[in-house]
Amino acid sequence: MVSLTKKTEYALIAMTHLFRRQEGVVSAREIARDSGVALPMITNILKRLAHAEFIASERGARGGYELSRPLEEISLHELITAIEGPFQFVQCTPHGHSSAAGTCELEPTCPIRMSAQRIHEKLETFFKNVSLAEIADTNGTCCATVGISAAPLAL
Amino acid sequence: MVSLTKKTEYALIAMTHLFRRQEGVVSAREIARDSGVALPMITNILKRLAHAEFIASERGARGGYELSRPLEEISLHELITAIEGPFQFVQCTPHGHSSAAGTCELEPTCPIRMSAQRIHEKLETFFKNVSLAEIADTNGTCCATVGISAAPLAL
DNA sequence: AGATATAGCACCGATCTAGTACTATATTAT
DNA sequence: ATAATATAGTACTAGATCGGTGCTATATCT
Repeated sequence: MVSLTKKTEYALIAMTHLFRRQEGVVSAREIARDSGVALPMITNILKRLAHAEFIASERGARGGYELSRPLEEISLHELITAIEGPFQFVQCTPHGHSSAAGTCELEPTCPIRMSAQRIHEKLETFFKNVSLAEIADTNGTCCATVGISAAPLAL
Repeated sequence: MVSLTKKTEYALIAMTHLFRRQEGVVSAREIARDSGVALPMITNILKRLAHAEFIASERGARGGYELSRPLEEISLHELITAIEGPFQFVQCTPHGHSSAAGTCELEPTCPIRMSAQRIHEKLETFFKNVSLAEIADTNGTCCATVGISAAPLAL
């Protein structure tokens, strides 16, 4: 299936929650209660987000999490990569390297390699241009000005 | 992971193969031999493509497959849907319905619903605007003129 | 009749996803 | 001190999905 995993969706929800109440730290318990996501689940996600240094943690009673970087600076691409691993829309293009040798066993006879590569890059660019701030902002126009570039690129 | 499945990649390879040799029908055996994809696998994919009526089949000796529609008229979105099922980038937006009630248990409190919806639509539009002809054409500039619309849409 | 080729299932192992649990550690409040 | 709270790290499980294969039936050509 072509979709974000639920973990990424939960991560976006958590980041959005932290974004909207920026006074002090927020506990996993509160995020779970307010968002409806199960506590063990959101806890797991928050640990990953902290590990990736998107958020900072304070341990102990009255502890919790807060954003450690402005959401404007974090792209959806970064978040997906942190939660789900390398962005790899076509499997013959590992780790987003544009012109790497690749590990696909069908190379170099693969008839769609070039096209697949191009689509991969377009999508990657798109996700890099969507910031979490756009997603978190209720009144914003998420990715309104972000597009998969319409400029022709020579194959 | 955010990726096409291998089955979709194989489907693209098969469609491309049929596109490039348009004289008569081509057997699964030949496609398997030329593409390097295992015969049982490509056979399975071809059956799905035939079932979706992207290709027409001729049974019996000297049988095979041929395109039943011009590739220009088939979008990547159609192919993905036929092979992988409904395009569903965010799971709270089932079956691509823009304003449906949805089945997500987090609604209506989900803080990222609107943004997720918008990203979903942008991607869906993108995939609908990429034709298989662009992908199959060796010298073409796949999705060169296709973009995720940059026009602001009011939330 | 035999060879070839698709149609339609049904199946299997490996991997991934979603979700949970447990122990250790750090901080606050009493 | 000690209890309560909260994160860190890790490991685990059930179920779904993915990649791939196999089998029987049917259709067509030689």
